[in-house]
Amino acid sequence: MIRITREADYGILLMTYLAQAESQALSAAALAQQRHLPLPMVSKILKTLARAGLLTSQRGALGGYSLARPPAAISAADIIGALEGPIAITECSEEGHDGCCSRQAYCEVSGHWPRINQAIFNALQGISLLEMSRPDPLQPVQFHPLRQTVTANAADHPI
Amino acid sequence: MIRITREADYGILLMTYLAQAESQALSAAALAQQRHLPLPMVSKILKTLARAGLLTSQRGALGGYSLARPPAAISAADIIGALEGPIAITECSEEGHDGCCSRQAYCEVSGHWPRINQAIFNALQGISLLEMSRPDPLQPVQFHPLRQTVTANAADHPI
DNA sequence: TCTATATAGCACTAATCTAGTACCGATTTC
DNA sequence: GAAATCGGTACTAGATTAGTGCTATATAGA
Ligand code: FES
Ligand code: FES
Repeated sequence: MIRITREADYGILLMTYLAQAESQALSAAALAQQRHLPLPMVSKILKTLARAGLLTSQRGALGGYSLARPPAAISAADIIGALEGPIAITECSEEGHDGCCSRQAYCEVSGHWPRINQAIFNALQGISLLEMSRPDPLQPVQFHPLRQTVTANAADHPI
Repeated sequence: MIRITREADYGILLMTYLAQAESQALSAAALAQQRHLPLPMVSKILKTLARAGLLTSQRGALGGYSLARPPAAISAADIIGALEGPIAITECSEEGHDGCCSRQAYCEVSGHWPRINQAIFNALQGISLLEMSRPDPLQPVQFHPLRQTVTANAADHPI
């Protein structure tokens, strides 16, 4: 169902909390307690985010993590990308397989995968941590169709 | 890395092929051979797509599958949704858990997940099978940044 | 200096999910 | 009636994810 891993899920929960405490450094233990998440996971995730440059860490007593950039300058794509690697929706569009996939000779879609990835990346890039950390969104769970193809029926896809 | 399953991947490859043969019915075996994919998988995928109403099937000798709607009226979201269920990026935003997830009481992101899902859904909805089945896209593998947050660096995300 | 606190990094296990296969029944053409 | 082809379900092996554990390193304060 096009899902992100739980690590990335937790990552966003943690980042939103840090966005609210803006400059104050919070320890992994404190964050785990606030968000009611398992401490080892929280610890692992924060380490990864720090290595990716999204958080700055302070070791030792009274240490902890804080955002490396203002919340408006961090996007959902940044966080997910840091925790799951580059956003590539199919094996085909990943880099590193010598640049191309084994089915390429028989495939006419190949040029379109990057477009699809790009579309998703743009969608995630357009959502900032600042927006996500606002206590309540203006637009709740309501459905809001924008661009649809001809006969597609929104009710079939209860997001 | 936000990936779709291989089933959905194959599904798109098969649908694009069917889009090119438009009205002509093709058997699972023929499609598997053309796309060089394992027949049992192809068979399974086509069954699912038919049940979802995206394909019409004809049984018996000379039978096969053909598109139920014109390619312009089928989107990437339709295909992926049919093969992987509704597009829900996290456990939290799925329906059916009595409507809400266990972390809700301690979570301030909750209202934003639907927006994120919606963004991705719109991105996929905006790509039609007609576009995907064109032999070669106008815009190849080139990078094309649209909406970016402040300091995000496109080069960090080699889609 | 010593100790408590906290991150850094790596290795490991169990549970879950995916990919792929197999089988049997139903339907249509010849 | 025989051959082709779809319909549905159940099953297995492999890959991935979720979560844990341990040790080293750095900092603050007594
Ligand atoms: S699926 Fe890889 S080239 Fe088309
Ligand atoms: S993660 Fe489920 S309510 Fe926030």
